[in-house]
Amino acid sequence: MSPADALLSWFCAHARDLPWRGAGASPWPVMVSEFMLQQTPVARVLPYFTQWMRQWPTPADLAAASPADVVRAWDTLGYPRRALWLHEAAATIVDAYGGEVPADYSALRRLSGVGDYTASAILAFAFGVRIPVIDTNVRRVWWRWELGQDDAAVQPRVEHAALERWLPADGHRAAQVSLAIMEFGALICTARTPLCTQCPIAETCQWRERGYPRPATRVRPISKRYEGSDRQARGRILAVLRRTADATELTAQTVNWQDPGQFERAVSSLANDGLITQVRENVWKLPD
DNA sequence: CAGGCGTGGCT
DNA sequence: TAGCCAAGCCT
Repeated sequence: MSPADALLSWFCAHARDLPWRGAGASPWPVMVSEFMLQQTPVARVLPYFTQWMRQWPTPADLAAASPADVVRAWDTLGYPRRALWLHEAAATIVDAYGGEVPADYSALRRLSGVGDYTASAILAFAFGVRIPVIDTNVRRVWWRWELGQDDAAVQPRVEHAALERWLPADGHRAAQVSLAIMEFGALICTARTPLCTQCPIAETCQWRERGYPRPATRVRPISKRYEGSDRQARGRILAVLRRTADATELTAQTVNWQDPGQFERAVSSLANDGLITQVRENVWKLPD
């Protein structure tokens, strides 16, 4: 049995029932879910997705909303620029594609917030196009199973070609295989503590064959501390504006931020991102 | 293209 | 507990 077939039958038995999948899945819900799922766990997305689709069932509905409403609805889902990107993408879909999510890679890539992964995911999951969908899960599964290592520097084209070989000829079945690999990576072949005793493709796994080697110690401990970071400052400022309906006085003092210089940088970057709009000196609001 | 971008759960 | 990790994207 090929790894794709094995993962597919595992998926049939263990797939989570998620609202953006299955018979009810149409392009717009798929697109909304993919935006929300960027760097964000499924469990955290679920309630936001449900509420969001209830509030804005179509691209036209979302396009008609104000950025302020959109940012408030995004709440603490994280990376709030995604909310603006989705809003802008909805407007483009209405203006340029008659309100329908385009089934075309180049058109999708031109939408704000849509990169290679998201474009591929929409094509595969919403339209049944046979195209590899390569996210962090798929990449990790492939690295381990075929290359026998937990980390690798592989050219995107090589990766793409290799994973295309996993896909059956039929586009809808190929999409199911991609979903299966992603689900498998999310639930079994996880980054930190993989559940190899439950693995349906262990027999042919090169990583297992080699004794589960871990990547060499990183050259740099790149991760920065969140506490006291610019990101935390941005988050603090936006949190204040989300819960105030009108224009609000924003100073380092009013948002309880220690470093005034850092506070100013955070305000400037938020404004630069279009997440906040200045009303007058020290007074800001979410954009109309 | 390396770095910046939220938030919260888990080990 | 402090760091790792989570369906990436943009500049």
